[in-house]
Amino acid sequence: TGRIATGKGAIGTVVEESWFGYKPNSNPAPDFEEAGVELKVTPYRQTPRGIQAKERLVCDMLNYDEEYYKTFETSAFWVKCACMLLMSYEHRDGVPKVDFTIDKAVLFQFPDEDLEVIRNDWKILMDKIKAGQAHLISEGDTMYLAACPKGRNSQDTRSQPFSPIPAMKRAYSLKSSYMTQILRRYIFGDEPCEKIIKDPAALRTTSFEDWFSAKVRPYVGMSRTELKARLGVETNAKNLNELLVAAMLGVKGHLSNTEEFQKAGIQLKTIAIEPNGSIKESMSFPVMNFCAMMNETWEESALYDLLAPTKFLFIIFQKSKDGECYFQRVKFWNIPAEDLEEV
DNA sequence: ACCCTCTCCCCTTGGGTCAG
DNA sequence: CTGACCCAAGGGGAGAGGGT
Repeated sequence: TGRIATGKGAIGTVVEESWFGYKPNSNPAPDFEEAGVELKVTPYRQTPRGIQAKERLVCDMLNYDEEYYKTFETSAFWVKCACMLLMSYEHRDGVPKVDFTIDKAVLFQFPDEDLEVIRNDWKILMDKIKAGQAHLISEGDTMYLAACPKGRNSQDTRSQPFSPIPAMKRAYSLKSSYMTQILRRYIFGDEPCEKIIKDPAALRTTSFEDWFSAKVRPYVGMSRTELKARLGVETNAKNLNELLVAAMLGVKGHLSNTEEFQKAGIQLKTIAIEPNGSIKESMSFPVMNFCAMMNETWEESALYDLLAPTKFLFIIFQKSKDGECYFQRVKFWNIPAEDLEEV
């Protein structure tokens, strides 16, 4: 494996050739210890919308008692997965596994802009452990790097350092939405999506969500008419509110199509509040719950039971009596994991 | 032409299973 | 124990179909 460390370009070819035509499952997994390369095999699907990762990529077990005092650089995740040899194959329904062949093998290292997000994700996980909330961790907490369940069942738990409550066994994993982006961009070389954050260094001192909020803050309280003039938006499309926020960030296309939203799988919802405080647009959830959420008391609301742990971005406009619409705020939100004992 | 509703299907989540 | 694979439930979006 000495050669692995040197000839970067050749590795893919060498490994690809030696692996091509073999069953993904039947070979012992080599660990290129000396070169610091982790071998990962990951399936994808061809869908009408392009290549899609079939599963999240599980990296390494998350030991709550051992990880929290480390730095990102010494964490089990980074030590093992800083550099991965990603081998992918197409999964086709109904085709026996034996017939799947590895069609791509790429030595993958995280791009800087992704790394800043992942670093933040890692910190979010560690902060939860330090707060004695390892049992409340959910995949919705983070953007790219998540802690996915990894046990026989939810009763398969392990200890955590700052709480006597046992927490579900979990492993570091890269979300499937993020894997899809990796496959499309770095493995198959599709055109990249538009990025919201052009300068990776911007996230060194702040989180994506805080950066986003700060970027949008100067426009709070402005009317749609004023925003359209100021931002050069000329449409009256139904999704005007979304387009306005996109313009605030300097995004030309749809917010939901940007790299960050795609990779993190963030759901975008615009909300228009009527002059009387009610919400007109029909949503998947009852209106009353939105009102509760607006008052910041949503933590006790019944929404807990209803929503999957997905991250949301709410774009909130307030209508006034004269028919004008004012930008009020944006809010990132996701459901923290339920404490099972409360159910 | 537009809207509403209903259904179907795809996708993600949160697991489970199994072999080495 | 770990890595790879499998699966059910449920939400949400797309599209069909009907009403105005």
